[in-house]
Amino acid sequence: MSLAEKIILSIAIPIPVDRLFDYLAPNSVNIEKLSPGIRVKVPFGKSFKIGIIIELKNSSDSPANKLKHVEEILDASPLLLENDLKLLHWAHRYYHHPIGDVFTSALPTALRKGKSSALSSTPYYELSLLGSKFDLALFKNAHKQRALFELIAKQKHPISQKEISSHFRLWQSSVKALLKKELIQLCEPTQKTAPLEKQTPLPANTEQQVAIEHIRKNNMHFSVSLLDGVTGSGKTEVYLQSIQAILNKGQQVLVLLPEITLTPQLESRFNARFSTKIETFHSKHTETQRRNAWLNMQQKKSLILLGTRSALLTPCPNLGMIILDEEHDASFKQQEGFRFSARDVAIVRAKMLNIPIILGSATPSLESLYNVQQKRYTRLALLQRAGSATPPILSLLDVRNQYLQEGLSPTLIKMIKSTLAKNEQVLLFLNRRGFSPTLICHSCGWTAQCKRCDANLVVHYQQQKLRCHHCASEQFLIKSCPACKSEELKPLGLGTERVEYALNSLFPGKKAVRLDRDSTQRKGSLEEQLSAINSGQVDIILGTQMLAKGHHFPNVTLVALLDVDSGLFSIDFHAAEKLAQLIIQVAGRAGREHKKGHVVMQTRQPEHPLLNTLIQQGYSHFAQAALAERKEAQLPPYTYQALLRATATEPQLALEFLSEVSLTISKQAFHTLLLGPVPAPMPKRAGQYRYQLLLQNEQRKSLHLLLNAIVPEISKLKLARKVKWSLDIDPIDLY
DNA sequence: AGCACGCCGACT
DNA sequence: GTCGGCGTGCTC
Repeated sequence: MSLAEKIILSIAIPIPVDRLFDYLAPNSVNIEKLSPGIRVKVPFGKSFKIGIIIELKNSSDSPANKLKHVEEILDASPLLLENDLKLLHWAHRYYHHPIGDVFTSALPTALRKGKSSALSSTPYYELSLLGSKFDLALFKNAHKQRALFELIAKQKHPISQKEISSHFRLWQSSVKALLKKELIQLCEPTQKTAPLEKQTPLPANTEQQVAIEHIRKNNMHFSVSLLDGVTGSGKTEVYLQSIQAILNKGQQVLVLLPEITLTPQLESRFNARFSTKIETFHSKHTETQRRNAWLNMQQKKSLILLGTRSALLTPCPNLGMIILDEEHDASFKQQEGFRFSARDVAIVRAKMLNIPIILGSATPSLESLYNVQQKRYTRLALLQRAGSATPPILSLLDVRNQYLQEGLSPTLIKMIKSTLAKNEQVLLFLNRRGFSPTLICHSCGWTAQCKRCDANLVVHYQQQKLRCHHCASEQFLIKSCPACKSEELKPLGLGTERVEYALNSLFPGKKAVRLDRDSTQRKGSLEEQLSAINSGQVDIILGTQMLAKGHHFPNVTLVALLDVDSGLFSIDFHAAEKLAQLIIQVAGRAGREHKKGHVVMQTRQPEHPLLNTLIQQGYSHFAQAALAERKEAQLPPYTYQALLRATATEPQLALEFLSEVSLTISKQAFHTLLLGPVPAPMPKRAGQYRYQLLLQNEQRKSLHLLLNAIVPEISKLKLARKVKWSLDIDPIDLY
C-alpha cells in the first residue's frame, strides 16, 4: 500500500483545448484507487471541473509549482475501461477534436456533471399487475402521475387513451396501499441469470437462414456483415436470432438505430423475444434514466442496449456484438461539436474488440457497398419479402406539358381515384412543408426573403405566417407587396399544406391526413394519426421525410412522390445517393401484406439516368452506377475528405481565416487537394456568413498526417478566435 | 469554454 | 474621473 504522493495525473477536461492537464494526486490517497477512466473533480482556473484520468505518470512536463491537487476522486472504480479508453484515443486522433470533449462525450450528462456512479441499491423487480409489467424502482421514485403514465406507456400492447385514464384512476386510489402491502407480495425478483427465450424464433426463409448461419459462424471474431435487406424482408428476425446466440454466450449486445421514433417498435419486439431487461438510451429519456441504462451496461447488469448515436460509446465490458440498423442514415453522423460517425466508430470498436458487427439497410451507403467490393465486408442479401408480399412496381410519371392541379397531374389524380375506389390507401410524399416555398409579387417580382438567411420565407397559410425554415425568423403573412404596394402577392410552388387543401377539394368525402413537422408538433399527435391510419379511418396520407422511416401502412397500395426533381440538381455529390435512398425507403411503405403496391414519381426529367437505373434495375444497380461515377470523378469513397467550415458575422473574417489556413497548408508538402475557400451552399444562415475549405486526398493516411500538422496551427491563428470554425472528417453534406 | 486582465470610449 | 466594451491570453 503505497501513497500516491509523487504520482502525476493527466486529466481530460471538457474544454475546447486539445491537451491534457496535469494534477497531483490528492494527499494521502491510496495509489490503487487511481487508474485511467476514473472521474475526478479538479480546480481549474477559478472554478472546478469534472475530468477523467487518462494517464498516471511519475513526472510532469509542466513546472511543479503550477501543479494543483485533484480535489476529489469521484469513482471507486474506472467508468471507462481499457477498451473504452483505447477507442476514445482512436476517435480523438481520427476526428482531430479536443481530447477532453471526446472523452467526456462517452459519459451521460449526469455523470459528466459529477453525479454519483453508484447504482441505487433498490433491487429490480417486475410487478405483474393488471397485465402490465413495472419496474419497482421507477414506481417508488414516481412522481405519481408522470411515472404511472410512463409505466403504462412501457406496456407491450398499445392501449387507448380511455384505458389509460381508467387504469390511472384505479391506481391513484390504491397506490399507497399497494406500495405498503400488496406490492411486496406481488413482486418477484427479476431473474438475472442467463436469459431465456420467451417467444420462439420465427421460421426463417432460406436467405434469412443463410444470413443467420453466416453471422453465427463468424461471431467469435471481427467481421462486418452488411445485411442488405429490402423493406419487409425480415432483417429484424436475423438480428433477433443473432443476438440470441450472443446472449447464449453470456455476452452483451449493442443495437444502434438512427432515430428515437424507431426505438419503441424494436424495443417491443425485443421484449417479446428476450426475457432479459432491454436498456434503452436516447435523448427522450431523463438524465437519470440515461445514467441508469449506461451504468447497467457498464456494470454488466444488463445485456442489451438499444439506442441512438449517443449510446455508441456506452462501456460494455462483455460486448459480443454490435448491430447498427439503417446504416446509410445520415443521423448516425453527429453534425456539431465532436462530429463523429457512429457507424464508423462502431466498426472500429468491433474491430478493436474482435467481435462481429452487423450493418443493416434496404439501401446501403455507397461506402459500405464499396467495402463489400473490397472484400472488407460480407454482403448478406435478403431479397425476398416475408410472406406473400410482392415488391412494389416503380414507375416515372412524365408531367411535362401536363396541367398540374396543385402539383397533381391528371394521371395521378385518376390513379388516386381508382385506388380509393378499391378502398385502399394512398400515400403522397412531398419533402417540403408549409403552404408554398415562395411568396412572389405578381406585379413587380418581389419575393419574400429571410433577412438573416439566403433563403425564401415559406408561406404557412393556416397560421397566416411567413417563416424561415433555416432560422427562427417569422412574421405575419403580408397582404400587399412591400416594394410596390400592389396586392398581387401570390404563393408560388408547393408545400404539404397546400396539397392538403387540394386533396380535400379534389377528393370530397375522403379523409386526408398530413404528417409533417408542423402537423405533428403536439406530443402524441403522430401516434394518434398513425393509429387512425392503420384502423382505416384515413384514405390519403400526405407527408414529408418523416413518413419514410419505419412506419408500416399495410393498406397503402399507391405511393406517389409528387416532386422528385428538386432532389436531382444539387452541388453536393451525395445528393443522388440520398435521393435514391429516400425513393426506395418511401416506396417500401407500399404493398406490404398481400396487396400489390405501385410507386409513381412525378418528374419533368423522365430521361434522367439516375432515376431510370433506379426504377428499372433497382437500388443495387443504381449504387454500382453511382460508385462508378464517384470513381471517375475521384470522389469518396475513392478519395478521402475533410471539410473545414468557418462562420462569422462579417463575411471577410470567415473568408480570410480560411485563406490563411489554405496558405498554411500549401506551405506544407502534402499532396492534398485544396478546394476553396468558397461560400457554403447557403452563404448566409441565421445572420452568420459561412465559408468552407475542402481537403481531399487519395490516401487517408496522408490526409490525416496533414491534419495532424495543421490543426494545432489553425488553433493558433489570431482569426481562429474571431470566427467559429469546425473540422468535419468524412463530411456527408456540404451545408 | 470561461474568466481575468487590460486598454480605449462615453457617462453619472 | 469611473463604468464597461471586447481583444488577448491562460487554464495544470
